[in-house]
Amino acid sequence: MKLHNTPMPVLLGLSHRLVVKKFKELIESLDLELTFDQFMVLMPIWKLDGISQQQIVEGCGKDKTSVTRIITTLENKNFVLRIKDLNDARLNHIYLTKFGKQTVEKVIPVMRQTRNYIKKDINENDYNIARSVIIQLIEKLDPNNG
Amino acid sequence: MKLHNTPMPVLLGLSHRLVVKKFKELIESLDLELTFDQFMVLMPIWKLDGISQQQIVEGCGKDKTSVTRIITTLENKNFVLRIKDLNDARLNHIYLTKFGKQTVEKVIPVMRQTRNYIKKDINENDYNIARSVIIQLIEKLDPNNG
DNA sequence: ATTTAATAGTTGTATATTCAACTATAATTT
DNA sequence: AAATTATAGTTGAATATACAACTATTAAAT
Repeated sequence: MKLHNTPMPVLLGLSHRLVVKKFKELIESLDLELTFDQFMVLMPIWKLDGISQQQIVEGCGKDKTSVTRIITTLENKNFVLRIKDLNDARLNHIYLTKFGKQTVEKVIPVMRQTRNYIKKDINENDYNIARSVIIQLIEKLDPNNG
Repeated sequence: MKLHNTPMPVLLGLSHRLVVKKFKELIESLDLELTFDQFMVLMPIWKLDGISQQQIVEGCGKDKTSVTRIITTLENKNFVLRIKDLNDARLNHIYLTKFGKQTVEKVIPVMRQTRNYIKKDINENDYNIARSVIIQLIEKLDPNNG
């Protein structure tokens, strides 16, 4: 595949797919019953226990529909608890179970390694420029970030 | 969402999703019965009529399973024909129908506009650096491109 | 105070993605 | 020539995504 002529949307899709695949391999090598997307949802919960689903949406870059469904999956797998807010009945609070916490904390060092592996061999300045360009794209295209 | 602290995989996923969404809006404003992903598969066929599925895989950055299924959808919608090679019975050749060709050619100028819209306001040199970094990521992570 | 608008989350439907296992065929090896 | 390996494509099952329509609740407006 001649990448240098490839349109940006294809490049973004391809790179995302490959990065996910790499993380996936590593997560699966740990023999946890966890997909990459499920982990992406667990992260914001791990950072802020009792977080709302809306906040998770903002933290993981997924659609609220996806978040709803992935949390249901995580609940069934006993990684998290979903508890209604007492004052505002619209809100759910999502808590990690002990098992969920243990699982996330097994994955985190591997994620860090992978990120270092990905960055290695790429000029740091260029890498940062790439990040900033992607952020500009996002801000331009997303009404909530623009 | 604080994007500057967001890990690269999340940024790639988010940007891809938003770019796709933008294209989608435009494609749908043309009132064609076509999704973005279907269009991504049509493009390599439009560029090389009679292309094989494997070549489409290389041209659109999707998995062969996805390509198989999207082509089936495109066949049902009468956009393409799937014809077995006479000499090598493993191969399919995919041809655009007249209707498929007309449809692609309605979308192409809109795609070009959108790409210009996305690039506008972003420093051209930075944009090219971002492209090259993403390509480096892909080459590093994909055994077939590395 | 009552209507209206906004927010949080869920559900249905259609589509797309991934993995693994599979069929069929062609090319290579010994 | 027969066995092995590689290639092209398909299928099943599980997961994820997108959109629209929906419920329920809270906040804002008149």
